[in-house]
Amino acid sequence: MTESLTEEKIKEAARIIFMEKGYAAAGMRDIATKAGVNLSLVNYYYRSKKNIFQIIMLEKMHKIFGSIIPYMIDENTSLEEKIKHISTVYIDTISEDPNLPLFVFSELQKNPEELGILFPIQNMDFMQMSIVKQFKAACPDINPAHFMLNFLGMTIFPFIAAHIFSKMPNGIFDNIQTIIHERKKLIPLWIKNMLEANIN
Amino acid sequence: MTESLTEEKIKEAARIIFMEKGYAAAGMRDIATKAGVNLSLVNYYYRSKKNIFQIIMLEKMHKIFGSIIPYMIDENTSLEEKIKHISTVYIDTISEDPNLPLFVFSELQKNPEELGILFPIQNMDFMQMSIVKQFKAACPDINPAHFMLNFLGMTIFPFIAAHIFSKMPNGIFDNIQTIIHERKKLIPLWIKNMLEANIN
DNA sequence: ATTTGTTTTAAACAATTGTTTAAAACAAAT
DNA sequence: ATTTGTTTTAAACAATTGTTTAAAACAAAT
Repeated sequence: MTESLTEEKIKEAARIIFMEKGYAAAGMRDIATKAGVNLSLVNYYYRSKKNIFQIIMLEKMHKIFGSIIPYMIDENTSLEEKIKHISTVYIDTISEDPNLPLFVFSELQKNPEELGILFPIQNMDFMQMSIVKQFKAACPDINPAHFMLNFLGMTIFPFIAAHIFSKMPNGIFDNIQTIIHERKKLIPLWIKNMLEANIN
Repeated sequence: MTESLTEEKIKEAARIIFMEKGYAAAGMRDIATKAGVNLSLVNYYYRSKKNIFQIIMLEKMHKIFGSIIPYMIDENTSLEEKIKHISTVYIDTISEDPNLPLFVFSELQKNPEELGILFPIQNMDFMQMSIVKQFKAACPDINPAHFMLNFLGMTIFPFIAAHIFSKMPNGIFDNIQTIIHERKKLIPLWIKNMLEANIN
């Protein structure tokens, strides 16, 4: 049972509008217009604004969380392999949807109860993940939270700040997409140095 | 000419409501109610929603950008001193207003033209800042953008992710405020290791 | 005590919001 | 050709939005 053309056109328009304006500023008429479709059809196929938003939001949360967790819990790769693999895959993934992190963090902060239930953040037990256990073995004296914050921060923060930084003049941040892609190779090196520094 | 009590009560309510809900979801009635004041007074003192928002937004942009720039352009401190000082001061500043980064980045992304003019991001010439020149001297082969992204990412990202991470079970991120404060000492160490690694 | 300018209030405003309704158009099956 | 179920449309809906109005309350000055 495949989705009708109209249904998918509406969903795609909703993706664009919600990502651009956020939940509150997005209008049902915006979505209908972008989809090239009568206003009523948005409610016909998706019942309510809340409902279609939750569908998009769940999709986006899967994209931002679901795409790294499999690698983080993999028991058959070394810590170094994980770091190399995740930073590469993650930067490539988010590059296709660069506003994803800011969108998800922002909406989740504005409505934690309702959206938190949609995606089981509560069940993401970092402590039991292979990557954290491996880090604890390598650096027993450092709280693994710091490692995760540094690793994710170095990977994700550039996307969050890109819009603003690229507006600066005379530019360090010209071609910020190129800069971000360079980081696929650099982040593993930096993390490695950090791990070694923590041992000493 | 001091602001009347009512005027300041409205402004403080607007700060809270806008930070909590963002521009689009915040209502004039929300602000009036939180201020304990008649609805019309919000327009009486601040003309329009757009106007009072821009006043708050300008204030917040000053807080997030203005509070570090003086240290970054200071010609009389070493790179190491700058890093130590900025990470400490910045983490302390943002800890008092932990949603500040997510709010500013998010609103700025939704309305770059109008809000970008308010605060002269266009005039923030990273390339001419003392901290960047010092980094270039220390690590000529690395694009200083990476240094800035790492430094700011390690400092700011934990605030952006705190809300979500603290919801996770069985906790790496329990007491995330404590973890963030530990970083005031750790970030300078990590950055130092990175700089040394880049030289080799 | 009256005048003056300022602040506060209650009510109404026009416009916009998400949603529903009922009819029309359409396609598929008999 | 007619019936059936589905999709699309135009119009209207009740509620909510930011804003304005005009009167009332207030405070300060003469």
